[in-house]
Amino acid sequence: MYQVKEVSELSGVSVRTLHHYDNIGLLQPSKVADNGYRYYNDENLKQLQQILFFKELDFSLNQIKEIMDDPEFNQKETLMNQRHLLEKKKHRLEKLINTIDETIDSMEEGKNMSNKKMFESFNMDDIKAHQEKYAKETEEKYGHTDAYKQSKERTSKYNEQDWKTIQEKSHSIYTRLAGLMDRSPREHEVQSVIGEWHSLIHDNFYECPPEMFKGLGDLYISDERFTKNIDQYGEGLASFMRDAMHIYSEQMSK
Amino acid sequence: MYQVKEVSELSGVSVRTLHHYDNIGLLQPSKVADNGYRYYNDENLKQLQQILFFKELDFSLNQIKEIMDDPEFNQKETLMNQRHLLEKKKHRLEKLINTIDETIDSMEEGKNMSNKKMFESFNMDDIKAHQEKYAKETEEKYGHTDAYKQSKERTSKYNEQDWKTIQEKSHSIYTRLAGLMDRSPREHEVQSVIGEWHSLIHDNFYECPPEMFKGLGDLYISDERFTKNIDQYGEGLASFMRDAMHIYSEQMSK
DNA sequence: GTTGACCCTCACGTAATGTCATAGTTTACA
DNA sequence: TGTAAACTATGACATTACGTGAGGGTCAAC
Repeated sequence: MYQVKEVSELSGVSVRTLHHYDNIGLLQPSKVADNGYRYYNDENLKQLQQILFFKELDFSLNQIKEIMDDPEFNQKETLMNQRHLLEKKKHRLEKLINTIDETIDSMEEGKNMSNKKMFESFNMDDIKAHQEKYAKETEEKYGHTDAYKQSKERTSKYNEQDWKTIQEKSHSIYTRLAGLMDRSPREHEVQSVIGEWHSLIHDNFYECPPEMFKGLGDLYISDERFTKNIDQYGEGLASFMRDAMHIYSEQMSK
Repeated sequence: MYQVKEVSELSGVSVRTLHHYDNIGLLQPSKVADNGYRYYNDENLKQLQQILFFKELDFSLNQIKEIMDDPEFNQKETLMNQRHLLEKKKHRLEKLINTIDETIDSMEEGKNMSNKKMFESFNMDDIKAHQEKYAKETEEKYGHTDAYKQSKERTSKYNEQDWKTIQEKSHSIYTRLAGLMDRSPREHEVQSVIGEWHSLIHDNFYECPPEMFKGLGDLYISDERFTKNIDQYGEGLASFMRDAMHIYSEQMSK
């Protein structure tokens, strides 16, 4: 039997915290005396250890409660989810580290970093790359000799401001899509953003019929370079976009 | 000049957050129009980037404010430090992910182990099986809805080491009982080991009142699976144990 | 001139405690 | 037996970093 302060000292959590855990039903002392004193036993200590373990993994108290109330069914799934979240966090960190490196590099070269590079580490280059790559591929396949030429003609006229605008737009699209990844790619909200994406390409680069748009989607996973860049907005975004673009193309063709 | 939403999309922070940073004086827009609209410039974006770095490193907004207000603040050096801290944080995350993986692994091992009908682990199995079977049966009979849940809750928390310990203990008990089969089940020496058996179940699985303990004994001969497993320690042990457990329960109830 | 997509300011809500204030309890010791 | 030290309790407001939503202006476009 331990009093609050003993438990507090044994475990390192504050008395207030123990009160709190009691109140929310997360960790209730094995006995409460008539005077209201809380008394904890060894079982309670083990539970507290568990709680602290999950806390270390960034679970919220609510989640922990659910896990401990229903251990058998949800624990594994919850752990997998948590793992996923931590992975995401890790990727964000890696991105940040990269950006810092780039910042330092550019400081050493005396270059100013452009805004785009500050918040994301890729620019229009990959859209350009896509044009080139895809245009060349489709040239043979569909005889669309024009797409590449068309896009080159158009993009060559763009100034920095134009690029910036386009870039901002696409950034916005990627970001919003990343936020929609828990939905079905078929959902209207997703399809609407994909529509924006299609318009952006259509308006700024080349005429992009359904077939071609679908092919672009495929490229997002068949070409690692695209996948990597797109997934910086959220792991799995490339694949999500491909699915959504496929669906969009089908709708368009009808 | 960027409006709040643009900055929000570029940086990934919410508009509300930008408002907040403005209010606390952490990031004030370079211009505020007559209509109250906030307008940010490139300098602001850089500041925001810095803020986000420090946030990633778990600094409080107050601390960040102090750092950025400090004229001594050396950009490059700070960035190097930040990089370093980020690496550390990344390692911490990797460790957490590992811990989760290990936990999941051990959960899966536990499952596999219980699927294996190996001699070593059989006793865990029959205890578990008994819990399930008996708990369900007694649920209606005695209203003991808790036993099953209780044991599940408890056993789900056991790690490999715990299981091993329990296994070793029960192995010892079975072996000693097998050696006592030439005595009367009523004898003190036998009853004492049966007492250990009861404690083991009581301590590690669920509260086990006499009635229930007696039921467990019955199961040892009514369910062939149990009989077979137990009799591996010595032919007739199952029946011997049942007798001894009956006697033990009667003694307990007095 | 009316959408629609922005923008603003309150102001209350949330999570996981911290931090009093006020007061009852237990224990040790003079 | 009295009192002080060291516990205990509840209650309630404070804190951090925003989220959320109400209620209402602003602006460009069709």
